[in-house]
Amino acid sequence: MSRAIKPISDSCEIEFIDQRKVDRVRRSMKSDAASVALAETFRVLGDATRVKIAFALSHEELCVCDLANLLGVSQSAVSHSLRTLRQMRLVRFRKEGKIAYYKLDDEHIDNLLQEGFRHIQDLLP
Amino acid sequence: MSRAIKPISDSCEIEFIDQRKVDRVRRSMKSDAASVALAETFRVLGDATRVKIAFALSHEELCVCDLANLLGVSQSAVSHSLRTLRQMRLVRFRKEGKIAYYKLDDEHIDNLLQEGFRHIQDLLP
DNA sequence: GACTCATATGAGCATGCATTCACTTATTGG
DNA sequence: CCAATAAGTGAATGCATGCTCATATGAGTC
Repeated sequence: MSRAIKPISDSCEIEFIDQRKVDRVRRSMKSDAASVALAETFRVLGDATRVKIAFALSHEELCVCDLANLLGVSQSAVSHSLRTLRQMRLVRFRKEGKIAYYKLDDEHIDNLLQEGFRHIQDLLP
Repeated sequence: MSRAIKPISDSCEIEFIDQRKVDRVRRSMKSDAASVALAETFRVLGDATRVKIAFALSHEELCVCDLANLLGVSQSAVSHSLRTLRQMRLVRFRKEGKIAYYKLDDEHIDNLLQEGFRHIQDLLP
């Protein structure tokens, strides 16, 4: 047995398949921070409840209570979700008395949702 | 002590704040299945490694080994990530001998990344 | 066939996360 | 002031998930 040693470097073996291509792509990559931030933005939208909230808010400014009723989830769950969306700057809100009205923060989010649904529709014909 | 009972209905109390508005939004909501599918798509992109992979593939068709070297992660991690991306139909691949060349599945994904980065750039000036 | 290389995969682990529950805060009407 | 109501929050919990390690598969080479 004792199947050879397999020195194992970091990732693959030692060499790139196509070093030039890799270098070219590397130069056009975004910064690590930007990629991490983008991933976080997507992660925040990577939950059905939050996508629904975002999509609803792309149509109308809504308060927490109405969102909860619209989506059929608890007010607390909506509030937690809104906080997550808020922290990543996907939504904004204003307060009118006790009521907090939320809406999308900028049009990029709306575009993301639209483009996303377009992709989905290509998959589910 | 014994702070009243608080009967607690489902979400908020009993009433909507603005029933008409809620109904209007409800009619323009996407199906539950579509929202769930969209959330899964976003979730798949909600990881820095996978965003980087997707972004790299939006520039060039690349093999697993080159991706691993480009991103500085293990081949196994890349392969696992690619499977996730593949399962959600975000990437496609062709095999040439032992080498698997991956690229984005459709242009919607590219648009999502671009629009996403545009949003990020508005946040980090 | 035996070996190497590129990739895929499964188990295991450690972390992360969405929801619920119980509670607090803030605002308004009586 | 006080009771009611809209929203926010922290802890607990149960489930998902990203990576590593080890191994498997499959193609090309000798």
